[in-house]
Amino acid sequence: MVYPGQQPVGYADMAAELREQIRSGELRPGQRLPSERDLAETYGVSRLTASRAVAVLRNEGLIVSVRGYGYCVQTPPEVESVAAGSGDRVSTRPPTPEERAQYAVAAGYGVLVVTHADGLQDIYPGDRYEIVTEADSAHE
Amino acid sequence: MVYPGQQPVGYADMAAELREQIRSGELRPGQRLPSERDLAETYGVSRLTASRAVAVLRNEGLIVSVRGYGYCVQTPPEVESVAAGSGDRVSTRPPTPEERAQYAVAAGYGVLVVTHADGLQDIYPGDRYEIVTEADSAHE
DNA sequence: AGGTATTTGTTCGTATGTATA
DNA sequence: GTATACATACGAACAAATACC
Repeated sequence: MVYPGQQPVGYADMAAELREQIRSGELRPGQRLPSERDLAETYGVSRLTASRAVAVLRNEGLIVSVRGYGYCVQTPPEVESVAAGSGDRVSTRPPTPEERAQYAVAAGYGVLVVTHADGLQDIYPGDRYEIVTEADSAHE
Repeated sequence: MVYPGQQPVGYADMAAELREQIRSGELRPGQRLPSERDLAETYGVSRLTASRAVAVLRNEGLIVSVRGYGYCVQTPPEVESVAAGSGDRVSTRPPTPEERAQYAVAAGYGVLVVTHADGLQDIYPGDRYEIVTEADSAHE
């Protein structure tokens, strides 16, 4: 039973509030977040719960964490464009751990998979690339 | 082979082993996983650690969880194709919680964003859609 | 160079709630 | 109604990385 008027604050609620603060610009890119310990005290929860809340935002790619330092709001990277020819198919999927390490895909982001007519595939990190459809298929 | 008790097994190691079992086909789509309690006992860790391990795979979209039932390997859905015209740009990003609920995007997957020349954007769930580049831009 | 404090990362044990079988 | 199983949460402890002095 949930008591109306008083709010059971869970990690999901904490994540939602912090997410809104980032979306609204109250927390700006590069800005540091309070420590897990401070967040826990502010929201009246345990540190583990606060840790789970920020872990959600990290998995969404909104913030980054550095052990021994803390959390800060992710700064959106520059986007590179890659041309795709007529008939190419573009899809996305979560990266394998190997791909995440190889392409340094940001947390929460998938990879862009471009499948050509011959079946060959090109993989691009989804956080830094976009696919532009071109009339002529010029990919070497 | 599992070697319980030999070396410290963390949730990441557990997730890696289960991931490999899914990738190799040892665990097939639709197949049920052992319960968290059984996994914890098998690997010699606490239930919370086993829970975190399967949570990783769930976030990657490899398995799904049903409260009161358990975990089973995700069956890949049918993929629909959407045409994109010349000059359209295709990118991906993690879904907002609203988009995840609205489009029912599978865990771990992002959304496909098709930006047209006029700046308007179309959003597609990345787990069930692919973008096919066409010579003519015919989107209603 | 070294030492201490801070902060995140991980794990354990335990408890309660909720949904399914 | 009972048993099973996932979801959330707390406290405690230690490790690892960073920052500061």
